[in-house]
Amino acid sequence: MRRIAESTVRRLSLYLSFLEEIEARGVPTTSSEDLARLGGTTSAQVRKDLSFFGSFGKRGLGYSVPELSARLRRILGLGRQWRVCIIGAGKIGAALARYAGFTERGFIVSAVYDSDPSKIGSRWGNVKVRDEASLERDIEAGDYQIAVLAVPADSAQNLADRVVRAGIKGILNFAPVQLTVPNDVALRAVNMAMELEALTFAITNKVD
Amino acid sequence: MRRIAESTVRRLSLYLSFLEEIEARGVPTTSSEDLARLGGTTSAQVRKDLSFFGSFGKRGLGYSVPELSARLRRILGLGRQWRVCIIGAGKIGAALARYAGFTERGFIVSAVYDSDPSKIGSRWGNVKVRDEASLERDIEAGDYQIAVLAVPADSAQNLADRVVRAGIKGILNFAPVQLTVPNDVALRAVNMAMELEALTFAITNKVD
DNA sequence: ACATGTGAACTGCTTCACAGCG
DNA sequence: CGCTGTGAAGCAGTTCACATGT
Repeated sequence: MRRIAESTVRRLSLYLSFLEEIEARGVPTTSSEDLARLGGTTSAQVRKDLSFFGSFGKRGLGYSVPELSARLRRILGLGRQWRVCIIGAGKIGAALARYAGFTERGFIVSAVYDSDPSKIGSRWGNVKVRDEASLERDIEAGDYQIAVLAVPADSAQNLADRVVRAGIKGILNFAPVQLTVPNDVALRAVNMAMELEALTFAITNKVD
Repeated sequence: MRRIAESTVRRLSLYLSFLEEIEARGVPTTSSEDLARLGGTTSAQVRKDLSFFGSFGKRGLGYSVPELSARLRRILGLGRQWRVCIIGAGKIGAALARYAGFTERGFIVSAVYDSDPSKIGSRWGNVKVRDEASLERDIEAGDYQIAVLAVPADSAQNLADRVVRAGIKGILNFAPVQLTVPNDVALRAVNMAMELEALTFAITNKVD
């Protein structure tokens, strides 16, 4: 497949969330204009984004909401269940383990890994805290395709290396460091410091 | 000031984190080449990014680490203290309230707001849980410049409207909805669903 | 008539390549 | 000589505008 821009993928996610919202309200069809308004973009942008993957609309009519949302789910890889583990049973790991958003989107979080013996073995709702030492074994057994890294900055690269070697397919990194992974492993990062600094930059250099 | 690309600001944050790291190790100078290697970009990109704000290096020598990091801190608006409140004392709000990363970067989190009477009045470390009803009063009194929204999707826009009316300067949104704010208010969003879907898209449409 | 799908034009970010200066 | 700083070139993402199909 032709290379798709990061920004396009993010907008597809957005469109999907709007579609799910209006689908729940029973609205049968929508248009590129509607989606653009909800997503703060233009109708041409919406049509261009979709056009990379096929033509899903009817000229003169718009898009079938259930059909388009199904297509987007498939495009985004949401047609299947994804098993996720969280690494690091600290504050962020704990919040993520209990975050309902994962399940709602079909992501199954069944375990958190930590090396602290006082945490190992406990249960947080449906999620159990397991020994970090068994991480490789569990990934190799196919228990997870995605790892969420919620560990301190100085151990993040080491853990990333370990899960990559064990065959993980994607990593979502919450540690405030730039990770290096082979480019057949998908990597995304959520960096609080970066977001806050983007805010303070914008506030400080107000243009409007 | 000329408009600066989002991507440039994010890279400046990255450069700063590298500079702080090597500054702590006592390295006196660095080069665009060094910063590029650490940040996964090119030396030309680094120089171009910096050039929007002045010329901080010495030809033939590179950059003074303490000087460049000080300049970047100033550019990013980190030369002052920022007061931050967290809105929503749920799982995410709790994790954020305890997150050390804020303080390390000079962000002062002194309160979490919630409307649940059973939570109001309690203390989490240095952070107290306050009544959401007093949010406007406190913002108007100048207690916070930045609000972090950690509330359910369906109340996020309403709370954003309230803090904007009270005069907040920036919002970091963790709720999975697209917020609308006047464009003199800085807005950033962290959307877990979007990050996960970017991962599953990449895994599903593996190109390499 | 109406909204999609898409080449073409445009805008803006990135990369190149070299002049400038320590 | 080495590395920065920067116009110019190249490339990627967005917007335009209209032909196309219902």
